Amino acid sequence: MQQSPLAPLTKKTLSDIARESLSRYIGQMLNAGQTKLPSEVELARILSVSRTTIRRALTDLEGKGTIMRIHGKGTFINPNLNQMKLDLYTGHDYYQLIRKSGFEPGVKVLSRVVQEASPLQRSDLGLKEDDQILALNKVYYADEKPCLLCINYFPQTLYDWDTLSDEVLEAFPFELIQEYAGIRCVRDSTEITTAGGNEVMAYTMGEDLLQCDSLLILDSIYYDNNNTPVFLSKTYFNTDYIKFTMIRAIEQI
Amino acid sequence: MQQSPLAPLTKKTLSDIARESLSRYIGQMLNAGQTKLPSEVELARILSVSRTTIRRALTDLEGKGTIMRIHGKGTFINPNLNQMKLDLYTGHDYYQLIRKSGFEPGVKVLSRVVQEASPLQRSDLGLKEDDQILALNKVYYADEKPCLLCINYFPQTLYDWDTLSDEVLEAFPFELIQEYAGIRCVRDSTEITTAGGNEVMAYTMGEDLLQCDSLLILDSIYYDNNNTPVFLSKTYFNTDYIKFTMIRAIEQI
DNA sequence: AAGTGGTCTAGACCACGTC
DNA sequence: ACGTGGTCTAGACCACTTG
Repeated sequence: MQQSPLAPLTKKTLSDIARESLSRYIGQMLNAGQTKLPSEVELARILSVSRTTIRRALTDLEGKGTIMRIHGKGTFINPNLNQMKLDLYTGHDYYQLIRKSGFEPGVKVLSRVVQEASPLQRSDLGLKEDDQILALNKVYYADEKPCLLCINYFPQTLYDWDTLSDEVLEAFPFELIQEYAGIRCVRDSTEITTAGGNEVMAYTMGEDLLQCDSLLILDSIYYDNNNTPVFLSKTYFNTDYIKFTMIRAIEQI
Repeated sequence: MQQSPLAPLTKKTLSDIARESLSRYIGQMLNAGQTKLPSEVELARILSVSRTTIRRALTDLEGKGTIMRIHGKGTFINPNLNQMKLDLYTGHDYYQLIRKSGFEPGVKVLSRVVQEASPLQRSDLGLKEDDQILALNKVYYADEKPCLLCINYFPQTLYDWDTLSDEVLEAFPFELIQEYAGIRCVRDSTEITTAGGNEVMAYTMGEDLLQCDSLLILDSIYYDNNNTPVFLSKTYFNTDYIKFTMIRAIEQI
């Protein structure tokens, strides 16, 4: 069932390459104390691509909060860039999240339990009654202090999870799913709620791992490219360590 | 100082119109039990626009979670559309937010206080020492139960706020700022954190208005089109009433 | 092979800001 | 008047899915 461990099939578009090139350029500009980027036509000429491609790259960077475009004036580096640490939209990779927040990341598998799927989980995953799921509890550390708790719910039928060691299960769930079940997840649907700090104790054998009075919760359903639900995840963030930031355009009426 | 109350300057692009038309069409499809949209070239032909314009409209709808596109197969209505109530990216209008959550919205001004700006507020707003701000506390109701608390911080110099009644101040801060200060805000920078339920009591005269053990906090800085900070807002959400949802694409490595 | 969405191009025109 | 970003077009080719 295992796929080839080779080649995660990197396939970059021209605008991806342009975006990365622009990112590097912006880093140099910051060091040089500059704030205004060349015009779009100028960038297109320099990089030898069409203006459309440049605009796509710039739109991506704008969405990430790296730059700001002002109609009639130009494109500028976001002056608050240093404060813009994490955006929700690329918040899947907890290791990067913790590192970008300025801490040294770590992870440990707390427990793995095969259990009956709840009615809501059955509905989310399209399971039948009596179907079982593997609940995988992981805690992530920032500078060796627990900062987030993540629970993944995999359908038991996806793979024979017992054969995998804790070390393997510490990887990202996407990678596990792709590597061992041969399924590639391409999107998720995530709900944002909160909870009191004591809610996670049930998952940590009564131990108050995340010592804070409130938690940010992201509840996600992950889908493959056929829009079939693959697995669930529920993550509790201590927002003392992990602060998400975003740039929002205000819709004019 | 007051601007003309006429004409909020609606200016729709072709893709905006196409998006709205598609939205209505999708509503009809849902009633008819259909899930697959016509192809992009077909839609472009029907609406007499270029495929680029259609794709822009579809990309907007995809970002809002209305539709899902599958390469090689087609464009489909998101089967979970009914559950996708609120997205963070259009979360400025609390009245709509509450209504979309299935409640009847209401609002009340709790208090308005002129006070010294804190060092952080001065930094965010580019104020000088000793500059004062107006702190405007508002509570929003869902079916007459308090569900969110919003505090706006306006620089005192923007307008003579004392001349405005509580009823006027119940409007959206953008509208206030545009109407009375003649400034149009075009974007914000927002940080997401959480707090225990008792944190808001300081703003509500000791009364526990939002009765819950944890709160979602959005801290925003609003900017005009010159990227100048205009005002701040801090909003506490009771996530029992207001649940945000989002669709995220997973970056392939 | 046919149909679908994804990317890219070259060029046009518009709207906004500055001089 | 000029430079900038914003929108739109028509057409080409590519990548994925299905028959």
